[in-house]
Amino acid sequence: MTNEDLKTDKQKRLLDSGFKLFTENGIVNTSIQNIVDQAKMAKGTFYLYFKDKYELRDVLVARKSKKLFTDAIKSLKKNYIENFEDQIIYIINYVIDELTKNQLLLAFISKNLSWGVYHETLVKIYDKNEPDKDAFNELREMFLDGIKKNNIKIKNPDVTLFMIIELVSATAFNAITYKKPLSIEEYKPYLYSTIRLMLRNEN
Amino acid sequence: MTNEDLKTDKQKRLLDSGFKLFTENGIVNTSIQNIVDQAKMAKGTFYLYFKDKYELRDVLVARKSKKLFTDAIKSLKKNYIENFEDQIIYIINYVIDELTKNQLLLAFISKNLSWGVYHETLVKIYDKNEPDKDAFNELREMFLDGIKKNNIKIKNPDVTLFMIIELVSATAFNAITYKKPLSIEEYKPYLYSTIRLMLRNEN
Amino acid sequence: MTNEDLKTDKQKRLLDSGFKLFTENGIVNTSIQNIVDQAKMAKGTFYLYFKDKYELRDVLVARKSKKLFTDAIKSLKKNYIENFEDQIIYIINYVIDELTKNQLLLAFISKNLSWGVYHETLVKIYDKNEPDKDAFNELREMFLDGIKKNNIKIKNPDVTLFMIIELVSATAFNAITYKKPLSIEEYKPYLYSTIRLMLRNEN
Amino acid sequence: MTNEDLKTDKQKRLLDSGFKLFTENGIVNTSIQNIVDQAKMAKGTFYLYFKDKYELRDVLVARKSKKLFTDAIKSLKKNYIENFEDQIIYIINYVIDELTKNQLLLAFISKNLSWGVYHETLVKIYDKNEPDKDAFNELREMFLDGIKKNNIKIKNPDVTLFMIIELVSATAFNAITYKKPLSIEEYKPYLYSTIRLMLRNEN
DNA sequence: GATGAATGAGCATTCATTCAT
DNA sequence: CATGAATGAATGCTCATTCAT
Repeated sequence: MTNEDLKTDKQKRLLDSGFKLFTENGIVNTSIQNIVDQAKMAKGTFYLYFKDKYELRDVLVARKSKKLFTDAIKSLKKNYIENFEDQIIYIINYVIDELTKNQLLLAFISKNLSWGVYHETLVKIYDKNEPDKDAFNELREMFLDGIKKNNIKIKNPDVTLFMIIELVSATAFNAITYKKPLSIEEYKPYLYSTIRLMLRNEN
Repeated sequence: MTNEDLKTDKQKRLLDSGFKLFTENGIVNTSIQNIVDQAKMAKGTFYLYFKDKYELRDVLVARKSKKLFTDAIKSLKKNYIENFEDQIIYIINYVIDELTKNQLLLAFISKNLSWGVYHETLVKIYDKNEPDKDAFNELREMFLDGIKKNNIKIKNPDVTLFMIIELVSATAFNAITYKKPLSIEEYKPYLYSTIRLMLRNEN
Repeated sequence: MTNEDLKTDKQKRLLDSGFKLFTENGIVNTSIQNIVDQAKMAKGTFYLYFKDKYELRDVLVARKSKKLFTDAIKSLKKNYIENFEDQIIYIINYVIDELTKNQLLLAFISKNLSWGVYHETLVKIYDKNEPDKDAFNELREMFLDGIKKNNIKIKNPDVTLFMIIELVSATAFNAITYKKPLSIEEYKPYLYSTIRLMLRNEN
Repeated sequence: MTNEDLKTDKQKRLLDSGFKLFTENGIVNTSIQNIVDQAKMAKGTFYLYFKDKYELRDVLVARKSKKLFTDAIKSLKKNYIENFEDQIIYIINYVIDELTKNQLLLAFISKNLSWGVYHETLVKIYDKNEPDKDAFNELREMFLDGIKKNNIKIKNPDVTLFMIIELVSATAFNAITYKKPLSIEEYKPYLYSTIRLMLRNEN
């Protein structure tokens, strides 16, 4: 086993332990000691890989959400959906379904992504000077591409994408987690109908 | 001064001190000691009025957001706006402007309301079994009333209101705080256009 | 027992424990935990009285050295020594004898007073704008007074006092602790002879 | 390059790095990691050359102070000063000037030499059973030689030298660093006058 | 009710040292 | 010789909570 493998192994174990504990008990209630105990290594080792537990969280959020979008796009490509609106709905539906299946992941991402890292990350999407930095970028490329190819008239596609993402994030969390105002399955038709509307709004 | 007054006075001082310190330094960085120092009373006294600082926060969030909506509706009533859509936009615009003026309040409410108390609170709006409990209820009454009186065809008004509120909360925070994807003033036309669309969507 | 007494009691116990542990094991090897264990109280209590162990040390150095000089002057006054030079020698001899008897105190004061607090303290002696601040001041008053009354011609008495104090501190520590170059008793004649010389040097 | 050279090279780099970091940040605030980073080598390598950072410090203090005295004596020899007292003053003045120019060195030597290694080192000067061990010895030889050749009547030259060295160390540090009671230049006349007095004191 | 001294569990972080490679 | 990943003991400090007055 090479040094490089060892390093990756430890880091991976820390990420896994962190994710398990963060989702189960929350970040505030998870100590470095908990994490290294779970990962079966010494406390000091943690600091060889992460500055503190918040850096671990940030890496985790970035990886988990990147995977979510990557998987969604991968799945889309397998399904040869022609219509642009349908493609967008497909992606959103895929992500919603994944998060419904894994509600600990949903809680983790929602809590930490949205009001912490998320805005820093998301903000970069709209910042044209920092392209290709994260998971959302591929989505954005796809979105802009689709609009162009389909000759869709939207004044500011970035703003539309922004509104769609935020609307989905905020409302899906409520619907999945609290089934309020409706269960996610009941809510989907309203959401998708609204999104189609937004995609047709030339502003 | 009666004992009752004293109790109210102390409680008020704790709320004021808590709000000042929470907005300035964040909740995590505010200790009970900080709060009672600011409120000029003894540490033990805190526990006569609140279980812990999170209970203080919850009361604060409820009061501050209630005030925001109450003020908005009060202001609306002074302005005799006839059109229903315009009324909704007026309220949203009022709240956005208030939060733009007071960004510490915005950060406080966003951070604590949305992903903590907020969902518990908001959820109650859509829970018809718990009416008249909070600030959002008056808004909801007004909303449902307007739809009825104006003979607007919306399949599930609660869902529409839910989507509007969530969309505004999530996107306005970004726009005000980070000016991403646009500054709040640049963003407003897109937002209001989308809301009008949603109000016309019969689903 | 009043609150004031209680407070003094805890503080006193911390001072006593700190002195015992500092002299026995050194400051670096003494932890807050050690101190509170010795003082039989909780760790947090330490922080009610001192910022950290260095503040405890500073208070200790100030108190111990103040006591040394105060005792010396008190003893001098009981002995009605007429001659000024003899008075100075008496004081120095008193302090040297005390430190010889209590070498832990000597080590503690030498190590911490000289290269830490000491210079801040000592420096104030020579700073006429900050009088009456510490233990050395009474000595200085006495010294200046004696020079005046005895019509001794010294160009800058503060400089002379400074040199005497530093010479005594530095050399007595060596002589007492290491008996190098001579034991303190063998060394005393040389030291006192030199001091008498300095007191007669008009510069 | 032989292995021996390599060893010397690494050791030299460690000494240089240690000196830089000790003087800039203090010993307590300098970690082994800092030292090897600065020296551009691996952590484990440190332990091939030094037991710990205190051994590194001791070597450093010995080398730096040896150099100071060696340079002073070398400079003296170039200047053909006849008079013995003048020679002594010349040396002291040389050292004071060097330390005034390089106050980081002064602080480092004062802090570590005087109240740690120094006394162990200095003590050896007066210990006739351990001659030729360090930098002070050449000085001592010169001192004893001068006294003999000039037929100076001093009862115990080692004691006189001891007092002079200690007086200079202690007071010059204060004068240079804090300008108390006087700046070093103002203080010099008093100091040198006193030293001349001591050299004439037959005891 | 009001006080604030006392508590002590709890945690992040550092760092000297080891040792397999 | 040289490396540097891994270790885990050690410790300063915070702070919510209690309770005797």
